[in-house]
Amino acid sequence: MTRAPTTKRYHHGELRSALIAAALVMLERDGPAAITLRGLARVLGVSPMAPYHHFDDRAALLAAVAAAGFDRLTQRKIESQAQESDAPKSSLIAGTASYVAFVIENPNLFRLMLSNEFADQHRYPDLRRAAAAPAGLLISRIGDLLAGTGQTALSPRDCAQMLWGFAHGIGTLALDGQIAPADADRIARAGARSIIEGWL
Amino acid sequence: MTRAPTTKRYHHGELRSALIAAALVMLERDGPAAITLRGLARVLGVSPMAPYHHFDDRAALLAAVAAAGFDRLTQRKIESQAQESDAPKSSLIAGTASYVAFVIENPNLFRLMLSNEFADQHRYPDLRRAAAAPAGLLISRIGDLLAGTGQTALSPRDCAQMLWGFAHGIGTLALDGQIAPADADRIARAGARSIIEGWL
DNA sequence: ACCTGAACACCGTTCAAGT
DNA sequence: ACCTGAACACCGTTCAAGT
Repeated sequence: MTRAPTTKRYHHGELRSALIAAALVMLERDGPAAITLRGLARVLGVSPMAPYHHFDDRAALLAAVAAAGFDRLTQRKIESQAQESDAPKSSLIAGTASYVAFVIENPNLFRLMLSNEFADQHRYPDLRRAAAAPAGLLISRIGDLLAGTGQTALSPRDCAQMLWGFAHGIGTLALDGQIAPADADRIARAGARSIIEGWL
Repeated sequence: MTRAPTTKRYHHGELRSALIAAALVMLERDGPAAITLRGLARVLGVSPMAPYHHFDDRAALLAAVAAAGFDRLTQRKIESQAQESDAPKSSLIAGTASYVAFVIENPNLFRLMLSNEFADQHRYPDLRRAAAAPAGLLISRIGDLLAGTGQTALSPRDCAQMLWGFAHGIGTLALDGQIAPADADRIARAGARSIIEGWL
């Protein structure tokens, strides 16, 4: 059941990152409720109270895990944008589908990311920053697309929220089994196309 | 802190509904983690173990609360559809905005409804049914709209998932503070319009 | 600086028992 | 049928202490 305690020692903040890494594994395997400060300490072979030297409380650890999830998403978006030199429109459609795929591949992580009862504005600035990064990439991409068109009713930011929100929702419905995973990609692309064409 | 125990007695399933009602209050006030079988028993003035006679475990209670949330949403949709005799298109746009408003008004309830690590397909059929009801209403509404058009690429079900997913996502982003509540309504309407026009 | 150990109040869950 | 009470293993959190 519980893994044999490691004999490894942790120094200089290594324990902090080890806690986050172990929590990510636990999260995807057993759900958010399985993330436990004592349980993590057990798995890593340190005393039950050791995690408290790196996180104020359980909520702070969860916030860090969620931030790691947003970082992962940002990384993925950066990579895919680099290798695409498509037209902006089809690039945005592909990005929507890619976001939905991320959600389906990381269900529990995604749920933690968006269940941020933890991110109550003031308390976790790192999480806020990490969560805003993907939106920033999207906004600049959309700015490119809209530059040159006469569009003024909607700002790039409005458009980004519209498209991001759509991807968010399709992913969530797919997680809940309301949309079959096989249909999610098709619906995501068709919807993204309609939304984008509505801007122009 | 803890409310004074009630002297009331519960019979014939009254305790079951009292537990759900109390959980809904707790949920919106203090978040999902505050929903506790022992805590509910305390508030209702029964023994700590009494809830176990009505729910197999904590997850079953949460599933019932989530189902109550979907029922509330269905009720709201039925009422608003009854008083609207608008054109189907503007009715669908209004419905999207109304869904987003529901999310913003019931943040914790909504999060519980969609965080259904509890609804693992087989275990909570009542929750599944309740969750499917709003979609059913939407699908028939869209069927009316599409009847008569030559549209065949997307089924009413596909269209419903597209629009529902969009509302879902905009609501979620508004909860997370990524969209200002004041902007959510405008973005929801503009996006819904684009999506619907994409079908036609 | 980083980790340990004891202690406290709380929870979910099981079981045997009451009416 | 419905509720109670004792018991167990677990958690989050605080505090004093070690190196």
